[in-house]
Amino acid sequence: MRMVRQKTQIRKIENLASRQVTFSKRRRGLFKKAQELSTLCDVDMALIVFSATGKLFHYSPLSINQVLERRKLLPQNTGEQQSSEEIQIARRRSAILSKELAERTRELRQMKGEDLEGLDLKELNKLEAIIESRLAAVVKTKGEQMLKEIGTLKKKEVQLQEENAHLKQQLAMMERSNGHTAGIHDQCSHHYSLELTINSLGSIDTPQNYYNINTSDTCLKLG
Amino acid sequence: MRMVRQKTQIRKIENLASRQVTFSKRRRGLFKKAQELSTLCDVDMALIVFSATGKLFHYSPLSINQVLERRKLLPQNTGEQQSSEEIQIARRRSAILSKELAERTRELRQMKGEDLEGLDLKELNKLEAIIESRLAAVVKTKGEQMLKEIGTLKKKEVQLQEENAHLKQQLAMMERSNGHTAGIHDQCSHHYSLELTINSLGSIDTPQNYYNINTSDTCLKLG
DNA sequence: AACTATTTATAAGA
DNA sequence: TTCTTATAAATAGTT
Repeated sequence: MRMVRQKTQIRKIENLASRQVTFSKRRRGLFKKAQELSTLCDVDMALIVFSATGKLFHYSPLSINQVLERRKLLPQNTGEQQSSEEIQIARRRSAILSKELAERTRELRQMKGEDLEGLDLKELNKLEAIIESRLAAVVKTKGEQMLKEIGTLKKKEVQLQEENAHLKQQLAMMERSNGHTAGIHDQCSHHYSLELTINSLGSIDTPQNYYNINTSDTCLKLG
Repeated sequence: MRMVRQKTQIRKIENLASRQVTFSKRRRGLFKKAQELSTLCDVDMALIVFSATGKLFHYSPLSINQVLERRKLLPQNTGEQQSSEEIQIARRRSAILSKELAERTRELRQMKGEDLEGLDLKELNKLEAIIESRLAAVVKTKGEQMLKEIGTLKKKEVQLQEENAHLKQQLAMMERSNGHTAGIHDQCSHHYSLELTINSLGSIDTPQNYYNINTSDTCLKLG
């Protein structure tokens, strides 16, 4: 009683009994509508419905009327023969049409070789996604490794810088202490102006910089 | 406004305009109902409607051939009824085949002509190629830049290490000479103006790292 | 084509 | 199944 009828979802009714009931009801409604349309608008149509059990339901005012009309016009004595002939003609026509249809269908399949790729496209998309993710992972890993290496190198630079600073300090101290003992043996007197400018990732060292370093290095050589 | 709608009489609508309007409305309704029945009850069917102007409307969840095939398999009636039935079936089959043929022909035209899907696919392929090449270029360029950076840093490292080695050598020499000659022989007098400016590679160096480097500098201490 | 007053179809319950 | 009934859906007449 209190059943608030649901707004029907148009999808397969899973419950067999309900489906059968609905089929029965709606089938009748459909045929009624078909008949009404045929009558009201004076149009021909054909409606064929197969039940799940294989039972056939059909409505077709066109052929019946036509047949009846033709039968009236046909000679009575050759009725059976005429019918057979008509059947033969119709079948022949059907055969021709079927042949044409098969040809068109084959052509279409050939044409849609790309469309079959449409199905493959889904596979390709999946594949593409996988490859892309792998590529991304590779690129990311590669980048990370390179960044790591750059970081290590930078640390080494800092370390070497510190070492150099310490060494410089030591040399300065020794030079100072030696200054007291009269620089008799001045085998080497160097004035270094080592300027190292190491720029970050953003600005890459120019060849000039590299050359300067080499030049400085040469000057450092004691001999 | 006040239209009290009449209970429709199911007979041919004489007024052409009204009949056409009703045909349009009811045809849509009928096809909707047919589709709903097919979906809800999981049944196969075929619905064909011929308009007065000869236009053909068709709905069939199964392929036409399947429906017809089923129809063929149905037990035949006997005698006169059989003939009529057969003619009816053959004609309907012809009509359906004609419809299918028309559809296939139209499809073929689309496929051969400027079918949107075909063009879209090509366009997409072009676009994909462009994007891919751009991505590849970006990745390649990025990698090249990083490799270049790494190369530069390695060179700098070598330079610094060499520098370091030279400094160590000098210190060792000075220490030796100081030990032997009691600081009299000052073979080398160095004035270093070592200015190292290391701009961080992206501020990777942590204070900890920097401190550790300073600490590990102990091994350099001469005394 | 869009809008309603109605009719019609039908889901659920009996 | 069939009937009943509440409600959803279709649609005739009109704009």
